[in-house]
Amino acid sequence: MSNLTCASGEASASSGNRTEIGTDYSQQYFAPPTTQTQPPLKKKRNLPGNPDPEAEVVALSPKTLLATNRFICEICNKGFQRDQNLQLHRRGHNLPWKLKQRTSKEIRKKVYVCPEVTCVHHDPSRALGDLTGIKKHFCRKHGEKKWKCDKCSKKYAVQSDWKAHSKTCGTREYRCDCGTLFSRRDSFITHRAFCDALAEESGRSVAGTGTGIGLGIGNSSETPEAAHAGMMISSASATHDEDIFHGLKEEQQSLMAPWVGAPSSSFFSPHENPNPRGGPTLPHMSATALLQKAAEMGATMSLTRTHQQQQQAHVCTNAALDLSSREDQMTPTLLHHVINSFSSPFQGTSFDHTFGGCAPKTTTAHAAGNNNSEALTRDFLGLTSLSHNDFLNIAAMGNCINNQTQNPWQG
DNA sequence: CTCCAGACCAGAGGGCTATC
DNA sequence: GATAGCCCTCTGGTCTGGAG
Repeated sequence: MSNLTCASGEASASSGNRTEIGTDYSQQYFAPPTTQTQPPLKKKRNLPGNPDPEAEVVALSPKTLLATNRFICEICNKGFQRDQNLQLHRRGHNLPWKLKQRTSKEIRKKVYVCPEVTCVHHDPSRALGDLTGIKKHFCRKHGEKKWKCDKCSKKYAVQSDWKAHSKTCGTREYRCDCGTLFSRRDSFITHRAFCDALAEESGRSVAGTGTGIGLGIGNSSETPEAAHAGMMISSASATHDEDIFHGLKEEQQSLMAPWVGAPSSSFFSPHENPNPRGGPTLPHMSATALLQKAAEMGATMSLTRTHQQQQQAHVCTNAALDLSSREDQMTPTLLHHVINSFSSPFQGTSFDHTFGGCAPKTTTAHAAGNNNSEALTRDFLGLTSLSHNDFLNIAAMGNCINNQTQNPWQG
């Protein structure tokens, strides 16, 4: 505290002093505004290490720069952040005290030099303009770098620098062939493992009868990569929520019945389309809303399905099955066709017949009226990440669908 | 006189951004 | 990308005025 100038009796800074000082300081370099109508010019930042020659040069010790309560009471050794606080504290010890006087004319700019003699900012001509700056500088250049990035192991001495770095570290994009973007290389590699496996499964399915659910939300002529693009959206959900949302919207577009506004596709046969090209006569519900409603209805689904069906129903087919069995004839009608569109090779058969009992078991319990409807809906929409098993299950379900045309084992 | 809530004030910490 | 300047908010010690 020996070289501190804070208690030197100079003008006390009033509220907003830093702003005022900054303004005064800038006015040394800029002519005062001539008109009041001019928009305020953006104050040009002072060049680093280019201090005001009139400013008082303050040399703080390294200890002081790293200290928090640097104003210590010599009686009780209590530390204070401000000299004024210390002075007022001294009153309690019946010691002489002196509060700073508020005489604005004594306000004098301070500049701070780095105590490290080898540092360029040790020279008063290269002193830094504010206390925060010199503290950050000293900590960055001469302090211990105790903040380490867990992604790239880069170390920082200033926590804010570390936080700023952490925000951007690993933001480089890795793009999969399916179009999914990843910020982390490890995530990308993991995804590619799924993606490749899925493409292989998809290829087998396509080689069979055609489109499998989840693999071919689009029409069956799509490439394997494009065919499972929608699923890849799910796989990326943990790291790219916005992309997911965007992708989901696209998926919704593809899910949306053509008469709702989606481009024409082979999803719906004219036979099945209850409202072909007739414009949006149905209530305008998003696919999300439709599917959520489907899930809600699934919670109260009828008990007409057999126990076997319930055991074998898949997470993806759960909501869809429920849809087709709804007594509600408004939305479910649309939903029924939407869901049936997934099974375009089976147009003309009910969704129950198409998917009922064909899917492999999953870890998701499918008890009627269970509380998983929301989660199921989210999974169905790809709002939650699908596990590897989910991918394989869906892929296997595609095969199952294909096989079912030859083996309709539902009674 | 004591207690308490609000005000005052400046440092600390962090974020943003211009500059190198 | 690193560094440093600027600005903002939060925090903590103390003062102040009103109520009991």
